[in-house]
Order: sequence, then C-alpha cells, then structure tokens
Amino acid sequence: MNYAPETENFFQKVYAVAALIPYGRVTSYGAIAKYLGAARSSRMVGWAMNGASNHPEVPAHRVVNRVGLLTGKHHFPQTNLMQQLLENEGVIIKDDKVVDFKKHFWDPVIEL
DNA sequence: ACGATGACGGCTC
DNA sequence: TGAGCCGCCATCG
Repeated sequence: MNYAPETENFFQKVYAVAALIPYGRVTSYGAIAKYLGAARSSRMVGWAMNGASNHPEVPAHRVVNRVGLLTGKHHFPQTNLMQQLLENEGVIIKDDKVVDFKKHFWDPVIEL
C-alpha cells in the first residue's frame, strides 16, 4: 500500500500516543485524533489502527470508541482477545462495553 | 468523478 | 452511555 507521506506520519503519531496508554487504562479514537490535531478525522485514527498489526508495541485493545464499546474487537485474531486482555488488566468488560469507562479513561490531551 | 464504507463523534430525544 | 441521525474524511470499487 502506498500511503501519502502525511498519512504515514499520521500513522506514526497514532502509534506513538497509543503506545503511551498506561496499563489498565483505555482511551478513545477521538481523544487521540484531538491530541494529534485531527479531531475531525477520528475515523482515520481507527483506520490507522488497522495497520497497528505491524506495531506490536501498540496496545490496540486499550483503544475503544467514545462510549467504551469494543468496536474493534472484530479486527483481532480472536474476537474475544480484546476483552480478555482488558479484563486481564483489571478493566471490567460487560456486553462488549467497558464498565465505568470514565473511570478507566485516559485522555492524552490532558495527561500529556 | 461518484457513491458506498467505516476500529468515530456530537447532538438530540 | 440507551437509540437515532447527521457530519467528517480517507479509501476503495
């Protein structure tokens, strides 16, 4: 795939921020997008995560949508892996959603 | 070039 | 953080 230079740069930024998500915490695509100055392109963040497969250091399972819904679970090797990893970190998941999402939420705009 | 698609978000009810 | 609708924007057929 040939991506535009800016696009690749965007990818790198997304991975860089995602890699900083603390253990047992989660964030949203929009939060990352906002931190990168592309708040309107939250969708692109999700799309960027699609290529996170080549970046093992990126804990994609800690990135969910704004309501804590594990929308990206279908992109994992095993659909239950995302939930398993989060629960292993102490994050309670119920019906594909993060319980007390606000409590586990980690906003790069505020934290960084 | 056009329309559909999507790991989304914000507003409204 | 329920459900529904619309706006964003890069990518793809």
